[in-house]
Amino acid sequence: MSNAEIMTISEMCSAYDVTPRALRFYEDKELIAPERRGTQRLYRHRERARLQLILRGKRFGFSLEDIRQLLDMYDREGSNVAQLARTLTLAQDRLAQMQAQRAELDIAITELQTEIDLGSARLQTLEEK
Amino acid sequence: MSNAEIMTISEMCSAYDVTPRALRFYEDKELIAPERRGTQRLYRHRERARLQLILRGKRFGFSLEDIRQLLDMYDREGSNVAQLARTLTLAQDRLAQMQAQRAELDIAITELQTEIDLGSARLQTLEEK
DNA sequence: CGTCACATTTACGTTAACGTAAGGTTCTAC
DNA sequence: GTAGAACCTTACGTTAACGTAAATGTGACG
Repeated sequence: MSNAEIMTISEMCSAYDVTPRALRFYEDKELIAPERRGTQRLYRHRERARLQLILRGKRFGFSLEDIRQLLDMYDREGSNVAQLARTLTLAQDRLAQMQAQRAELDIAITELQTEIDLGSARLQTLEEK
Repeated sequence: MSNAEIMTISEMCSAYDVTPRALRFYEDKELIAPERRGTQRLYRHRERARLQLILRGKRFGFSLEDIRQLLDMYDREGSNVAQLARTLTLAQDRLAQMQAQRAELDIAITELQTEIDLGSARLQTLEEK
């Protein structure tokens, strides 16, 4: 089952609709770090949560490098003060970006909706020859 | 001035913060089609509007190919009925995507905000050694 | 007339994010 | 014990979206 505590790579793939290559690639880029049972990768809750953030970030047009830095926010290992402070300002920048993106998205949505309305009206008149 | 009816490539570049290479690239991919005065490119309102849509689309993570298809919506040349109908369903798909993206973006924003709050609280306690 | 800024085309180079193929291990099933 | 499924590593290939370099053209200016 996909809600098992510990998942294999193929279970991950079907659960999140990604390829094994992608998962290994993310690992290589240090966005995730699954445990090993021998040579086999094992994914627990932490890695799954991270993967979701990765996939979401991608949908918003963030690069993997952007995402990698953000991911540290979601780990409690605040390490030292300086590190935490840096991560915080970085996260605030991202937040501002996302808020701006949201505002723009709203505009784009209403614009596109308008165009669609115009288009379908035009289609109407064209169809009644 | 940047609000002149007709703009050169370098005016476009500083106005929209893109490189000439990018503009020529978009033209090559048929996302824009500036007129020519001799060999020189001239950009009017239509191309500027298109460029804005291109840049916006990119910020939302759409590919240039995605954007190219969408752009046809914003041109009144509906050509024939079949073409217009196809473009319309395509636009509706995009609209659905963008609405979904907006919902997800809202969630991501509040989540990130929460993490930031937690992080800065933690930073507080760490700083008062 | 020369030269300078700005434009052009052509073409090879680069980066991110994987895809894909080759060859090898490990576990279970018969 | 061997066949198959699922996993692994290594490494070269691919696509999108430009960057960058080279060679050339063109208009205005002193």
